[in-house]
Amino acid sequence: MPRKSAPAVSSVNAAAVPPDIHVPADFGARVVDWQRVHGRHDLPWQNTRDPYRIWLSEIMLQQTQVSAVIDYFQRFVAQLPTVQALAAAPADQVMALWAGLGYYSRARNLHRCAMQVVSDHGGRFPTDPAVLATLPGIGRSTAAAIAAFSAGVRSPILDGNVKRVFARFFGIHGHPGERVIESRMWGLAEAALPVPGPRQADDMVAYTQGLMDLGATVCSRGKPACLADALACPLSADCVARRDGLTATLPTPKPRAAVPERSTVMVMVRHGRDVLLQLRPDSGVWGGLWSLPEMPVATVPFDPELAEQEALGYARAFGEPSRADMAGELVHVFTHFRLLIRAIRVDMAALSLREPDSGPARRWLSLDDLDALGTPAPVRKLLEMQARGGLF
DNA sequence: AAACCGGGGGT
DNA sequence: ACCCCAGGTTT
Repeated sequence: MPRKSAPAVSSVNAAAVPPDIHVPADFGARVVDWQRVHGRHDLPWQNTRDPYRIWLSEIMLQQTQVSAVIDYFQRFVAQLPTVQALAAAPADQVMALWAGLGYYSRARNLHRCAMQVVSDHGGRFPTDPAVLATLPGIGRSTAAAIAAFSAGVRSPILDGNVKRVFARFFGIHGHPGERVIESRMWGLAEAALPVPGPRQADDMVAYTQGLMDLGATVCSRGKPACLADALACPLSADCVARRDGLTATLPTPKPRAAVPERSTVMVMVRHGRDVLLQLRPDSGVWGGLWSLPEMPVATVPFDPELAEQEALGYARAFGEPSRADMAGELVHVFTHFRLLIRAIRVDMAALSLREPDSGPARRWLSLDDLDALGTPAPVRKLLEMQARGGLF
């Protein structure tokens, strides 16, 4: 008896399941069985094979939780019960029905999609996920959901809930938004589908809904139900995150955007115990505080010699400098960037009678009287170090 | 205030 | 083909 050949794996996006990841043969069956007992069965878009209602609910659910969608869904299908009615409706009516749901570009796509289904597909939704995904507002995951619910097509979904379930169950580290992680998950999603059987269509409905329900109600972001009761989840027995205590760390959160690093060169013009400060503009960082003068110096690559020369040049506006030396470096961390401060100390042999009267307000401050002025924390630190006479 | 989210759109 | 955004809500 010739065996049926294995179903062709779609070559596009076919990510092999890494050899170290094992997909239990009964993964799908466990989800299916769990859904039939513990999943949701009475949502207004369930218990139908009407692709119009299924599609509409999937689009609404892309952005809003079930509880908020229900009323909108009911109103929408009451007024526009078919894809033909929607396609023929004026945009104003569609937007009015959507008003309050947010993400209005999706409402516009919804309308366009309806018109396209009517004009290009004879008013009947395709059942092939690849074809569905060509329609406006329908991506790969939504296409699979529509195909599964409306026609029992065996095709994997991968929404945020499923990504969380997979990251935890298979112990996948790395942010799911990353290309490699996401494509690995699509591979797993394919591999984890229920094995084809006599009840494939029904199984796919239960499986697809089951993954959604599991992610939404049991394998939640904050407190997965398995922590209190392992039996709450049909996957808990061999869930990697549960086994290793990683439910709090998986899925890996989006990496904090690398804080940009800026650098600046500050000059400490010293005359005896006095140091020259200047007033910062009211707006911007450290607005209205007295700070050290900063020099517009090329800092990449940083050349200490050059910076010292420039510091000397700067100081000549105030008298006769005797020497300039690197005094140290200091990193100050803001919320939105790191500032590398390089400080150059310039000692004045003599001050000129008249200082420049243009530029920001300036004054001398004694290192023994640092409390007299408000200075930015890192500048204060630099000054305190000077006061103690030390380097850094 | 920061993460999250499926798809679209820009490069 | 890849990266990033828009536009909301949730934590």
